[in-house]
Amino acid sequence: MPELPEVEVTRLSFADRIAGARILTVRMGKPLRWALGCDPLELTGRLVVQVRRRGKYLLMELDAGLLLLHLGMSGSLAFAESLPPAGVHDHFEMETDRGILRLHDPRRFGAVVFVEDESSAVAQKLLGKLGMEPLGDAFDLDAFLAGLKRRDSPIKQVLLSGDVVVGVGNIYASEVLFASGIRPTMPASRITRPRAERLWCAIREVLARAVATGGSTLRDFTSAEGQTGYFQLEAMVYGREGQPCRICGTPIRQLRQGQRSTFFCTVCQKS
DNA sequence: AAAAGCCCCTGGATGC
DNA sequence: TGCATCCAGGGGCTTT
Repeated sequence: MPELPEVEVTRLSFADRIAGARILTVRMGKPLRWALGCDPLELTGRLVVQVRRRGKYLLMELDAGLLLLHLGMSGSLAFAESLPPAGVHDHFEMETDRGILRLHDPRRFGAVVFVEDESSAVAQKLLGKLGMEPLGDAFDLDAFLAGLKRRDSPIKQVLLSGDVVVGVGNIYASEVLFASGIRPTMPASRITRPRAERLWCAIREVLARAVATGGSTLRDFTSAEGQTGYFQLEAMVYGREGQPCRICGTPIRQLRQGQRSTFFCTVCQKS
């Protein structure tokens, strides 16, 4: 479900409220992608210092240790003083003196993993090879160009892989390629500098705008305050196969790349 | 080193 | 109504 904007919207919706909270109890439901990595009882009494984000991971910094949270395809977080009784798809729940944090994740591709610190082997396995953050100053244009130059696979899949730039998932990959007029099948190494620069801008702008409008809600995304997003109302190509391009009217085409759907306009995205 | 496939899992939509 | 099939916002792991 969630790409970078949804993860960031989630973070913004509860980070300030949970900072300073003391953990009272932790309950695990059915297994997530990985085991927690510690006895839930060991977390009792620890303090939440802050919640950061790296790619699509949330990093909940404790006074001792770090919880890595990932929402997978179908995960969402809720944080409130009280919540309805936990359902069958609520697989992680952390009660604090400021409220209850709950992960709802039907498909269980998500994860909650405890590590001692960010440099631990487990943390490095998950975070170590992530690409540049697209928002803020860390997203260097020359480094982005260099990253594309050394990859021969289609640009759509390079964006999705997350090792050049993080956070661009399946919806936004199609959207940013449309915004910059690039064919999704174009080998990354063959993208000209001016087009790559347009792509770099589009990634920043589209993701920032999606964060500002509360993320996408294709199916069931809500922030930890329960708000749905509005971005899907303005998708230019994603999920619009056969419908007219909003710019030129040509029917939007769909194809499969690496078992994922891609949407594009044959006229607006010629190279 | 890079690229391509395979999975993990559940639920909703569609078709017969 | 029931059942089979396909698809879904991710990404680590194994194999080429």
